[in-house]
Amino acid sequence: MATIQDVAREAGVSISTVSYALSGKRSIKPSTRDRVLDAASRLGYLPHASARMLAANRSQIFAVTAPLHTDTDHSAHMVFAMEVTKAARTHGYDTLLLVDDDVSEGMRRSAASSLADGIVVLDVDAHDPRADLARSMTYPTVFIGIPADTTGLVCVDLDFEAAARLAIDTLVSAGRQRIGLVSHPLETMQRESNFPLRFRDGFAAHAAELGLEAPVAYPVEHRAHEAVAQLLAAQPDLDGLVLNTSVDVASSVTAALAEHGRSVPQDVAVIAAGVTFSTERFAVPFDTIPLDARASCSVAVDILARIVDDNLTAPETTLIPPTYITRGSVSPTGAAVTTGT
Amino acid sequence: MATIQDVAREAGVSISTVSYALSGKRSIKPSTRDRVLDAASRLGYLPHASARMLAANRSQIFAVTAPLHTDTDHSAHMVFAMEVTKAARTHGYDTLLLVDDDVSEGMRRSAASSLADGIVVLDVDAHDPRADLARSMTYPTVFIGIPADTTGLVCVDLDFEAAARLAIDTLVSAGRQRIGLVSHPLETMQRESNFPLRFRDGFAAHAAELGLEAPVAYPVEHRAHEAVAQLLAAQPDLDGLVLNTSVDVASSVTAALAEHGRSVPQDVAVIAAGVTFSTERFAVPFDTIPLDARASCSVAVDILARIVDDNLTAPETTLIPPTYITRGSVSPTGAAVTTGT
DNA sequence: CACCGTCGTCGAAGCGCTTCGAAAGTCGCG
DNA sequence: CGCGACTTTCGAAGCGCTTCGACGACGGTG
Repeated sequence: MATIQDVAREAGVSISTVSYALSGKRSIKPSTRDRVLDAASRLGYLPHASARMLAANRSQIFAVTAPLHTDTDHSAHMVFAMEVTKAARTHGYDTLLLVDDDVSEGMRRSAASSLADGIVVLDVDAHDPRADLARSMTYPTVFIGIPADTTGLVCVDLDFEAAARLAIDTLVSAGRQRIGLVSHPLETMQRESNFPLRFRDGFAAHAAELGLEAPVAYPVEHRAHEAVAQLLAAQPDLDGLVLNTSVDVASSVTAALAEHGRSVPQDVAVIAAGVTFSTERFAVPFDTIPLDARASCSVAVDILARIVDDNLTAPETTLIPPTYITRGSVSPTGAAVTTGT
Repeated sequence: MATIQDVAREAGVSISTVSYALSGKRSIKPSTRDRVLDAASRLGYLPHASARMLAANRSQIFAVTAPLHTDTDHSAHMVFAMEVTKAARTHGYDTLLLVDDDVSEGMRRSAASSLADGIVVLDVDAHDPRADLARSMTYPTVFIGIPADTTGLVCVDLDFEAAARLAIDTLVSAGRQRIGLVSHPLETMQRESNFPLRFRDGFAAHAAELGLEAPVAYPVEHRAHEAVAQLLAAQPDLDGLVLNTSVDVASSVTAALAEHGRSVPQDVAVIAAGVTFSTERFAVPFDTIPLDARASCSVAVDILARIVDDNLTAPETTLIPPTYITRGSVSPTGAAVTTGT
């Protein structure tokens, strides 16, 4: 591999001139700069990563901690990891993947050894141990997801409360007042994975505000059948259904409703809210308030890059406003996208 | 952060003694070593990653290239990336995630800048551009998956041909001679994603060897219905079914068969082969010849670590023998695991 | 004409570690 | 008692880069 030495020799200048010509941190006569650039590309020069890291005290690497719980949706997980990686690249950073039991130890290790310049935390639980860890480390860290105690942390996430409100308001505007929620399995709720809780609580709160009785069902083993039956038992005239649940459950909701003689959207209007999957290929494509991985990740990484590069401090919590995608499961119209608050 | 200097001072020895005490590359008097180890842990010392990289000319990082195609199974993808990461950790390596358009450029970049010590290539197509790239780079690289031309490459994968044979032989032993295959969508086959092709070809070849007529169906839009109908049209007495397909299709095969009045395993015995998902939660759990991500990744990473650490050369292709898991969809018995060839 | 500010470039220090060669100390044997 | 062989530790070079301070050349000003 060519070193900066080789480039300097080839261009007939000193090492420092090459460095400045390439980094642009001092002005270099245009003609010299061109000679250097030429030489560099002729030699296929790329700075040695570790040498640069050592001298600049920057690794240009972000660590991503992504634990795998048994009830983790791997597919959503991957999308988030990918989106973080892509966003990081636009800022000149690569991403290191930290998994599993490696997660807390990995966070500590990559910080203590200056392996990473910052950390992105995915799949955050309400009482995530990584929250305390981040507080104690004072290392640039951004959470995608919101733990119970956000003191001293920087968090980014979809505004699930607003998403729940938007879902309810949309149904109400469509004349649906008897609304139910299919949530996540109790297993997930008990782990206090943060967003299912926030969505459900936001849902319950807004329903109460509007004076609506709004039952909630927690599916078992990813089956929609019993969940739908429960809701119908609690609310026999059910005419609006909000889904904040797994793809398995959502995809069989239409069938489950059909078993009870209800069709979508005529009898029951359905909105999938705060979900990562697409409903496009469903038998009846559902209106969606997506949990947009790209948006969250790009905002989170922007913030992290700003903290590291410009060492600014960031606001504690950034909520991303929900977006509404119409696919005809509330009122049968063409697809459209609008933004809520 | 504490440096090796601090540890040396604290332990009252020289820097090099600390280095040797920690690395074990030269013998150090036990009492001194203990003093050093004490000092290090007292100071919470962890070597500065970039300094170590620069001096040792090793980054202890593997790059993982994982492109996302539109028909990519994100879930399987994630599992592979995670398993590579876990396996890498057991060898003291971290993993850098390379995605998307970044993939070829990322491979080149992480090699040319010595960012990574080696590269793991995931989701390999038959005519994957990364194969040529790897050949031209002469950088330690292992493919998980097998491209059409493996000359000069190191590849690891499940032995799909053997898996297909094992599936057929198992069905035949169970007295099923009228066998069909549900494969992947034509979209995937046309991209020449390597393993669906290898499985199908292995299936067809072994069926021909046994003198069996064995139709193949390619599902559309992840629906089992038409695929099953096609097979029944081609083979009205279908009594054995091999699934090398997506989880969406596989999970609705039982229902699709039921529509034609066939039950599993009484009328049709079913084996899911070369798949990453678990069939445990299916209505009828299928016998499985799994594409074991952990096995492939761990073998691949072992090889890569051996190439990098001990600079050995590796055999071109390592095929992982298939494993058979009984769940009662061929003959109704308890679960069991056996190994084929 | 002496002086000063600017521009463009260079030399050298230093980032924190690994590793080579050698020094100092210890022991046993002739 | 002296010498070689071994053990244990140290010093210093060097990995490839960034960055600070400084120097020479140049042109404008008093």
